[in-house]
Amino acid sequence: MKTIKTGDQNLIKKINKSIVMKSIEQKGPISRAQISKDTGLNKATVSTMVSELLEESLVNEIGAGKSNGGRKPVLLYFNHKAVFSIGIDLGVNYILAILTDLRGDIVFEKLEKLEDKEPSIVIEKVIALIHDVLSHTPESPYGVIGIGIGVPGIVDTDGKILFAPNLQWKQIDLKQAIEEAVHIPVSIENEANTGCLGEQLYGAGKNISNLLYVSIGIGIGTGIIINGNLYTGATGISGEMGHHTIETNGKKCRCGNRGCWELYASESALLEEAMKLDVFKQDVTSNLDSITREAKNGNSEVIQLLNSIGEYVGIGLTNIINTFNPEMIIIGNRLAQFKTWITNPIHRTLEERLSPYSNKTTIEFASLDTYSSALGSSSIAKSNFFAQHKITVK
Amino acid sequence: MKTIKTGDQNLIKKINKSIVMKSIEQKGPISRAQISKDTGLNKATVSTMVSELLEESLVNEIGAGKSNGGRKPVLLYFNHKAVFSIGIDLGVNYILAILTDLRGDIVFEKLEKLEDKEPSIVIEKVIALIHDVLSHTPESPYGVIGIGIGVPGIVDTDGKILFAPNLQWKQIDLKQAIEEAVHIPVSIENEANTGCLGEQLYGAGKNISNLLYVSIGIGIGTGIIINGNLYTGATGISGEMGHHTIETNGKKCRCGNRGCWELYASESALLEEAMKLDVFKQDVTSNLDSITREAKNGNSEVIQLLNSIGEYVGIGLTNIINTFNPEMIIIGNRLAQFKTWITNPIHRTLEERLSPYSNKTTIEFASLDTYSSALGSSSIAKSNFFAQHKITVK
DNA sequence: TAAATTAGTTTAACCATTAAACTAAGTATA
DNA sequence: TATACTTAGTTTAATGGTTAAACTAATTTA
Repeated sequence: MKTIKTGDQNLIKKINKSIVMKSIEQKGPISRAQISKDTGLNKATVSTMVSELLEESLVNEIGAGKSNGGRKPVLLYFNHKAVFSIGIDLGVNYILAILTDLRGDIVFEKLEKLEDKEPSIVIEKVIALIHDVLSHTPESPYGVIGIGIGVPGIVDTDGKILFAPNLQWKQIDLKQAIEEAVHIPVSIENEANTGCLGEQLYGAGKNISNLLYVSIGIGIGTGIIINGNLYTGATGISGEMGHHTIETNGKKCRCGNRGCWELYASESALLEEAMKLDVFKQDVTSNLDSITREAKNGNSEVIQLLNSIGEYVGIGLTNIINTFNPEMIIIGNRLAQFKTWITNPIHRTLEERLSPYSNKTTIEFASLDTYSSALGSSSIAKSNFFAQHKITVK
Repeated sequence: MKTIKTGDQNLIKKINKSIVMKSIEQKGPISRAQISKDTGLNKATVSTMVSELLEESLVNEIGAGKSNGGRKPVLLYFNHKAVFSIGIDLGVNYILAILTDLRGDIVFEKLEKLEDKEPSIVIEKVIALIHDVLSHTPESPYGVIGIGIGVPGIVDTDGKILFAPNLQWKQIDLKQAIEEAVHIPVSIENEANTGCLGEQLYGAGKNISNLLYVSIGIGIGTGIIINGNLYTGATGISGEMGHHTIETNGKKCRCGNRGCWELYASESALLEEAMKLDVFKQDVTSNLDSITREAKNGNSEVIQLLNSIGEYVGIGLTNIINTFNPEMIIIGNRLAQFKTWITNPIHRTLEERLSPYSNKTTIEFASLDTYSSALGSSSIAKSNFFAQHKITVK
């Protein structure tokens, strides 16, 4: 029989210290007195926690505030530059590496093209990028405490990449390979999950605790946040909603299923249909940029196509809303750039298809541009650092 | 600013007391020494908790066990008859009320037909049933501590029934009506959610913490258990997966959507298609029993129909697995009685449609017969009782 | 019969939170 | 300017939870 997680004084302290820290992080500059009022913790408790946080360099005293009719408060603020982490967005034809502080501010970034997708070559590139980022890290109390990597594929709970179709990778233990090379803890997650975390922490989904992030690129992946936590399923591979059947006898999909949503509503679907249009017929290099250009020029065929894609997106979102009843859905990745043309068809479809009892979900587009996944990845590294009691309580 | 839930000694005690209680409930008869070894809690702590539980009549000493080479252990066991709760399954044409003890054993039950669905009449019937059950409750330390009701409709987080299509109810505050009449706490939940809880606690899903329950009756509803807890969405109305679009331009559904799963895979779909068959053409009263009869007789048309329904069930389950990657899916409610004929088509469909990386989900059928929902309902009442610190810690 | 072993309780120490008392440093006012 | 009042933050003593160690109790083993 295994030992169960029981309660002890350490647990109390961890909980309360974390509350104090979050208070300063979110509402700083703030005084000890105010924290006590806000949280219900006793002034003495707050003082104890704050002095520990000061010692750990996670919090600084920034000087005196304005008096409210008595002694001036000492204002505390969170030291965002105490800890750094690296976030990597491993795309199908690029690698983006960023260095972030605790606020999610990007301190350094580097983007590389990816041509050869051979695992060993990609891994070398990632390691080189990491070394580059490390050499650009400012002096700080803790330095770089972890690396998070978002990948376009199915990742199990141990961080192994089971299958990344667009990289043609199978069974790659990226985590181990990189940890061996750089000796910093590495976490691997699916790109939709990292994007979801990024948007929830720093983007359109701030402070939303029941949230779905729909990453529409070559395929469609989804990140699920339930009660504030990322849900990854029993074996880490939930959120494959791109493979929802929306046409029972529809096109055959690479995944084995038929009529998958992503066959009708993704970047691939858009490109495939675009190739059939007169405007693009000659243009073999037809890509998203030329579609945007034509849409901006008012090409009605193209606008009609985007309208149709938007409707298909709406059908899938209807399924998601009926399933999760979330507060918000965020649409991210490359299809989000067509926001102007797909917003209306999406809303129209939802209006048509949703039951009147389930229409409270807000639909947003990702607000972090191309950084959603990298930011979310770096946040995972931070969470792991703080979870592993490395700071709280000796 | 609201006060946050902070940590204090009370919290520790609550956690540890609950661990001790669960230990006795699940592994009793068990000694204090064994609990200490199993949980990692100190012997002294266990002794303290046990003496409180004894005082509260939740635990009894059952006598001495066999010596293991020293003093004989005193065996403790959980007093399942300390607390009773009522579970009610409010169906479309019946009401089932049960009285259960803490183990989920049914001590008394009563089933009534429901003809007039007028809310006030139904509420009267429910209240009468409750009084009947109350009069059959054995003497016990705590008596009946709550009533849970599972209803075939959309219920918000306050327990108000927003819409129950098959009862033709809208905006009915069942909770308030019944609490006023009987002065016992009442909880209302959707029937799929209560069925889900019932199966997870006492049925096919025992100890499974990532679980979907698919209730297939007139429509299809789903209960979602994530990390051991029921997930009900931002406003309490998640799990409407019966309204997943599986045919983009399919039949129009009452919910406003098109091609909803439940139009192809529910009891209604089965009955509708059955009516077209020669065997049933004359038989206006054609119902599930006659379909079972014909299937047992080997009527190939009927078996073919059930096969087709099974395939459609499989399509929806594929969607669910791709979404949630659950450990288990349990199929319940009336369609489950066709297990013999739909099991193979379901598995065949999953085999065909699931990606090789996502096929670890076990498919089970409900094992509590017609009691899933009533048992789950009564369990909600118990959970609320224990959660409301009514017992743990003064 | 004595030693060893296991079960359960008691004791004393530890430590996190907290109310209350206290120090510190300001404002308001007469 | 002196005094009263307010607010901020620390110190102190009390409370109450867990725990290691010592203890009592009861049984097996040699």
